[in-house]
Amino acid sequence: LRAAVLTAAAELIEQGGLAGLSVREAARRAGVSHNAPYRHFPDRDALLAALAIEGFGQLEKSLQNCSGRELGEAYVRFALAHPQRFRLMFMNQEPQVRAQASATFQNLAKAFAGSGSQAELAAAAAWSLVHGLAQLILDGHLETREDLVTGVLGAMRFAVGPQRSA
Amino acid sequence: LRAAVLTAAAELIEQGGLAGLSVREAARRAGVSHNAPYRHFPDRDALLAALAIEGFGQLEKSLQNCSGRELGEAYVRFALAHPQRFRLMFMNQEPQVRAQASATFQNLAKAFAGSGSQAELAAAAAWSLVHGLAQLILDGHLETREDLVTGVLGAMRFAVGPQRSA
DNA sequence: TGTACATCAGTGAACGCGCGTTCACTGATGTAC
DNA sequence: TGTACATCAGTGAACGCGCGTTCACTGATGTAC
Repeated sequence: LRAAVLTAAAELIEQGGLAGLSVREAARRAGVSHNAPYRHFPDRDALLAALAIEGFGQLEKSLQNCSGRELGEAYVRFALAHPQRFRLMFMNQEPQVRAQASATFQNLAKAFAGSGSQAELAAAAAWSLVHGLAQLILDGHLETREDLVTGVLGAMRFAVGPQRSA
Repeated sequence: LRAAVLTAAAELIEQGGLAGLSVREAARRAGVSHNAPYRHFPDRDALLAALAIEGFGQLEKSLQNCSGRELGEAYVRFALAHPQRFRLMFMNQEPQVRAQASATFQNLAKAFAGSGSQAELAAAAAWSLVHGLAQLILDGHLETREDLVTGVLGAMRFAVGPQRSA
């Protein structure tokens, strides 16, 4: 049932954003009484946190086996596939969620090993570029054009010293 | 009174985010009856849109007389000064607000005139970098360190061909 | 095998809440003649 | 100068709503002896 509620919540948030996600509606969609969810989540915030954490899990999975620009493409693809969830993941301030975000960043950073002492900067710049591109596209400020994405991501080069594979 | 309500709403959104902004509370803070605001804004959404539009006005003003990396610094500074408003500005989907966002982008892009046929890409990449950096910092995923900001923004170089001034 | 008990997921009624919005209104200000 | 009327910002009562959360409960499952 926990899984059913999470799934329902994930649908809800994509349809109506954060404000559109209520415990009651999630319960309804899971075909269960309006407070069955409280058996599995202490309160609404816990449900949100669970959703965010699950999201980071999925994102990390998407980033596995990618390197260089592919990493950026996978990141953007994930954001576009789950726009509201993506927003939630980064807005949520629960310590557990923050930790997940940080782990994902480490992951991303590892792929940009180059640049010696500048490694931290390079990683931060790469993350900023990719994250900003994702946000701007999913808020509708940049077009969802394949060539634009790859073009912009091409700029990731600047940050990468000696690149690993592809 | 319109101005008083807008000011109150701006305070509210910074304190409690989008969900914390209610017409009633804004009215309360403006020292006025709970539906006086309806004299000036048809509904809550209109109030939000006005807030976003005002925000873009302020952002554009902050960007005036900046070029190159200063532009990025001013952008980030604005986001950090008004985090919730910044979020609102880019999430809001009202056509008028979108148009303002687009105008701001044009502004930003003009400063990166270089790169010939790649100008569009360069501008998009610069915007992505700056926007992502702002978002990550204000969501608490990157530290608010002066040197980190300037370092990351240094990467804007990659996009800029022949730079105009500073 | 049977009986007694604990656990625990899920139920349904009920609570109080702040919200957005509508309504009929008041009172001040401006304008026509 | 005075009178009649329109405009319009702001008021206060009232509406219906869905929400989060609490409560006492039921019924199924598992465990001890």
